[in-house]
Amino acid sequence: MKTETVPGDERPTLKTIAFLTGLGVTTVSRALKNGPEIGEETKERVRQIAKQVGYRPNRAGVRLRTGKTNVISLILNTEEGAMGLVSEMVYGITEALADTPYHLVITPYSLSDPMEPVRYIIETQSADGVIISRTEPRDPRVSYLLDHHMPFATHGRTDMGVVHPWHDYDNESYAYNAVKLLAGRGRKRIGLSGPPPQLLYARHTARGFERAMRDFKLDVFPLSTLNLDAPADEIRRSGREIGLASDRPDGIVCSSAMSALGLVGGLEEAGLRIGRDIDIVTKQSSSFIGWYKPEILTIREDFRTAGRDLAKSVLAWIDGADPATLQHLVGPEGAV
Amino acid sequence: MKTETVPGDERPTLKTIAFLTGLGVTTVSRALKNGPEIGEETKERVRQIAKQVGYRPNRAGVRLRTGKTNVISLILNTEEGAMGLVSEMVYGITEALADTPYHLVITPYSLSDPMEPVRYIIETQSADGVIISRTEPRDPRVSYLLDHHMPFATHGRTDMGVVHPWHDYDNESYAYNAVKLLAGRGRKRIGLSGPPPQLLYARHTARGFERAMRDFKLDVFPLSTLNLDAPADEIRRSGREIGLASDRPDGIVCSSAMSALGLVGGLEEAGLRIGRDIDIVTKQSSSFIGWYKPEILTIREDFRTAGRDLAKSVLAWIDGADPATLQHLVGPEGAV
DNA sequence: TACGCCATCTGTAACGTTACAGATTTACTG
DNA sequence: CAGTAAATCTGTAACGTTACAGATGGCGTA
Repeated sequence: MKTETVPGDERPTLKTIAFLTGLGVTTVSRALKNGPEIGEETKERVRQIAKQVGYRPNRAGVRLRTGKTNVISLILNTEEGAMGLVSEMVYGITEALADTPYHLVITPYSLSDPMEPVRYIIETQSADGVIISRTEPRDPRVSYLLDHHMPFATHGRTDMGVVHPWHDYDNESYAYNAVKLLAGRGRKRIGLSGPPPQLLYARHTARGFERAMRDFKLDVFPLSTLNLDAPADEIRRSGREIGLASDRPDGIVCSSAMSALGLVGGLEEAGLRIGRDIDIVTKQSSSFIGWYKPEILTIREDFRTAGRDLAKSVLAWIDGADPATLQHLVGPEGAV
Repeated sequence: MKTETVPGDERPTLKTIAFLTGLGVTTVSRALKNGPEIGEETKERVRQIAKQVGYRPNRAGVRLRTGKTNVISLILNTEEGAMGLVSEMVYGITEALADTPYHLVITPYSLSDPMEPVRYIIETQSADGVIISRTEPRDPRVSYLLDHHMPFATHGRTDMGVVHPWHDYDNESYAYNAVKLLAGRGRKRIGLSGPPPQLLYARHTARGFERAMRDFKLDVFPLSTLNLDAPADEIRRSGREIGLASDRPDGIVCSSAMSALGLVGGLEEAGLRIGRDIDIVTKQSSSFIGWYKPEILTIREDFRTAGRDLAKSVLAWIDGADPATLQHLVGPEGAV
């Protein structure tokens, strides 16, 4: 015996509510999205019943009919060993999506074909918005997404004369503050271990560093070949050499916790004591550096906020906001 | 002018292929899933055209019709500061899903309501399979998913007399090998800084530790109050105290890189030199410990493999495999 | 009274897919 | 040569939703 017209304990649909209220399916649909042509009284009744039966719109139905996926794609390179950075960003994104109908889908790619995921997303129309994590100064993914009118936001700025939402850590301000911190502790001779020079924020970092060095009238210890993408043992070796040099610095500004750890290892090997003979400042996203060596000075970089911010920007763009208004430069909130 | 029957440059559907081949839509559908009632020649022709026009099945269509979502949900607690662990697992999962139609969706939850995501997934039928990351010995999510016949896999075993796929690091073997490593370096008096005692793998770790201590006839240095969930500064302070104790150990086995770093910080503060006065062994998932202090001994724990493994198990269960065969205990592959 | 207009509601069709129940052709059996 | 089975193909309907083009009724106006 099949009860044809009386819905049982299956997942409720618009039909279920239509049946229970005696209204048409269309009316229920319009009522739930608060359409103007439905009576206020009816709307209320529909909402009541909908809540009662625990109605949740069927994503596949909506997506098939409207093309809206309610998906935000985070594009990740799975080859980089990005440590806590990625999880913090993911957490931030999920926070921003929490009270929305959006789901977060992780879309991986390998360095051999960085365009693959964006192409896939455009071709299969599998997302309403995209977040790009390792943005290049001239990023072909950015042009591609722009060409195909897909809302997105990038972590890090681009340098291609094109407008789009982004979130960037204010590395100029970081470097300035880092130097200032060292100056405040009486340090005179400072080195900078920055990002690889081809990345855009290497320029920002250098600018902040140089400005502060002038402002505080300090000596630059040249350290140019050393960037945070160098192999671990090389960084460590550099640290050792620096520590043994006759004109060694008494302060170093690092652009990543990894390179700071490597340097510290080398410096200690050379017999220096951090905090006494030399001070190291670095960015800190998770809290592990503090766990290990409170002597290392840190300035906060918050990837969770970055994620939240990026997600919000994408949603805003989807909702029609002007992308030019969705660009955020977030500085260090202060030394920790 | 609308060209009604001649599909243009829109995304190709089954209809497009049907039009191009002169076949019926149904036939094309059956042909592409290699159904038995379609001629070999026809199948080949359909496949040709499908590839030519770049056909990709519409997920919403499939999902609406069949209920298959092609989604695997990873359930993550966004409150824990899980460092590299999470990203590595995510990467592993995406590797396993790479050549499948499955997408990875991140579903967050807060400690205030751990059941929320699984309830949501069941109620909205929004995934074909689930991966649970921080498994409790008696995990209500496990029972719930079992009750609702949702395939899943857990990272870490449960202790509730119930069969399901899981992946677990062999902490007993880890602890045994860690002690063995210390014994091989001539260490005599060893302490264990394990996981919080209520977690299941604390028991495994302790078992391996004790067995090895007996086998190699070593002295246990009691360190029981110290577990890896203790606050950072407490761990560090303990390290200092341990270093200053008259009966101090000459070896410590740690269950996490975090606690190892904290301990090392404290021990060095107390004037000890790692690798000379005392040896520390810890698990290592990412490579950052090696970057900082090669003196710390490490045994590998591979979260990427864990993720790959978990995803594969879920897919296998979805495809009808016996969950009892999808349980993997993965040991350390050797000291690094 | 007739007309039109507004407010409110309804049915049909379509998004792309697949299950199902045929339809057609071919080949083989008796 | 009829009859049937096998092989191959097809159309219809449905999944849950929403856009669109009506339908219905009440009410004010001419």
